[in-house]
Amino acid sequence: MDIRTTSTVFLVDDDEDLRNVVAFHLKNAGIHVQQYAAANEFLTGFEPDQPGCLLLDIYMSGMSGLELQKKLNQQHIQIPIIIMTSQGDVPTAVQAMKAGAIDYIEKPLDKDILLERVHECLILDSSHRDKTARLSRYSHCLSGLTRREYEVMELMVAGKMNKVIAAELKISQRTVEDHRASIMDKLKAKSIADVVRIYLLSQY
Amino acid sequence: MDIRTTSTVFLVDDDEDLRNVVAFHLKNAGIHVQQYAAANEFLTGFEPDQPGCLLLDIYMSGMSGLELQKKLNQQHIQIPIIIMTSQGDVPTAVQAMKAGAIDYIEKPLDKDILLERVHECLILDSSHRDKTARLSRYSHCLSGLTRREYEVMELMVAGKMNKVIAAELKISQRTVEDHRASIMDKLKAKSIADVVRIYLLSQY
DNA sequence: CCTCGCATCCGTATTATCCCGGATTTCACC
DNA sequence: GGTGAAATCCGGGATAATACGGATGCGAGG
Repeated sequence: MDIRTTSTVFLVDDDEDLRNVVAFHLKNAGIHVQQYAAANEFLTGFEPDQPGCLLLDIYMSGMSGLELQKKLNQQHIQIPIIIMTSQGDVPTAVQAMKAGAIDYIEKPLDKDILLERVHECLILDSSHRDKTARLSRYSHCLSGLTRREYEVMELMVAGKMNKVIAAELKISQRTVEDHRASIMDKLKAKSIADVVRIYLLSQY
Repeated sequence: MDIRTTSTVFLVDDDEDLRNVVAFHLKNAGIHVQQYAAANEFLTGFEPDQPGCLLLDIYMSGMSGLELQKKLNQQHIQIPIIIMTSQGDVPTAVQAMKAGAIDYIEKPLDKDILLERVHECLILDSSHRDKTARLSRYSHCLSGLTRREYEVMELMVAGKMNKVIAAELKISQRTVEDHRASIMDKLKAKSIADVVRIYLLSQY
């Protein structure tokens, strides 16, 4: 699957001319582009499930690029960000990088460098999404467990024997075995090893 | 344990006056300091097991701060780095941050900010060392296993039963049980769950 | 009101694992 | 050429886990 057909570059800049130039180049390279004239516009219109990356001007009227970055961080939206800037000053650049920006490039933008960096970001986002998708599949299974089953699983993962679990939860060993069976069933696990793996991976 | 007594700030700058001023402030705050006039001097004299952080001037005669950073990355030395600079230019700052610098501060240095950032870095290094120490304790145990035991462990962790493992390795089930026992012994694991956990954590 | 899912319990039978103690081959190191 | 560790094998008995089949109380929702 070509990453260009599944991903979108979100271009946020209040300079319409620059947006058009950048969008032109990206589209020429076969990359989908969505434009926003302001940070706010992006925040409300953006769909976090859409893979892609963010090309963000740092100096904008209204919300600045740094503020937008901060809001995205607060909402745990992990889209890769490339900051664009005209008037480069070091503290701002450092702040943006510390806030997790992948790159920080100065205008005037070099078309080839931009394309290269965008491509890197799209790949990064894609592999990041793969990882989180795997994790969320596990946690989805885990959330299908009842409270009791979850308790039993925690003790199982801690390596305790059924009889010990029974004693600790003050239920019969036979009941523990029942829970264990339905845990394995729901998690589609074929062994205790699988359960431990799923449990550990879901805890990052 | 006070982090200031166990950690050292490595101060690398070819400006002796600045070194003295910075070292004075750090020592006043109770922090150990080791000075180096050049990147090379640091590279040869530095002991990676010593906890601490690196205060690094970026423009130096001989090896530059960026080059030193690169060498440390190549050697997988993960000490936190604060870059200091007089003539700030954005691309260099961005490059340093992308290479993993924790911070990038411009001269003239503000004493209080410097102390705060240094403190953050020392804490970061300390917690990082804790994590890697835990990991290496596990992988140390793992490296104590014989080839055969390691093979058996991999199959155990994959959730296979002893009889299946025996069939796959073409050895008797009883032998698998022996190996299993010595694996548990060497890893100080009390259950299969423990083994899986150690195995997974050692694989990051 | 009745159903359905959850949590609880039970016996029995089979299978797997763990622990006891002992034994052989091979290979490397002294 | 002996010593020792690794890898292999064995039997038997205790303990634990799994599977089959069935049962009760309880609370939420149609």
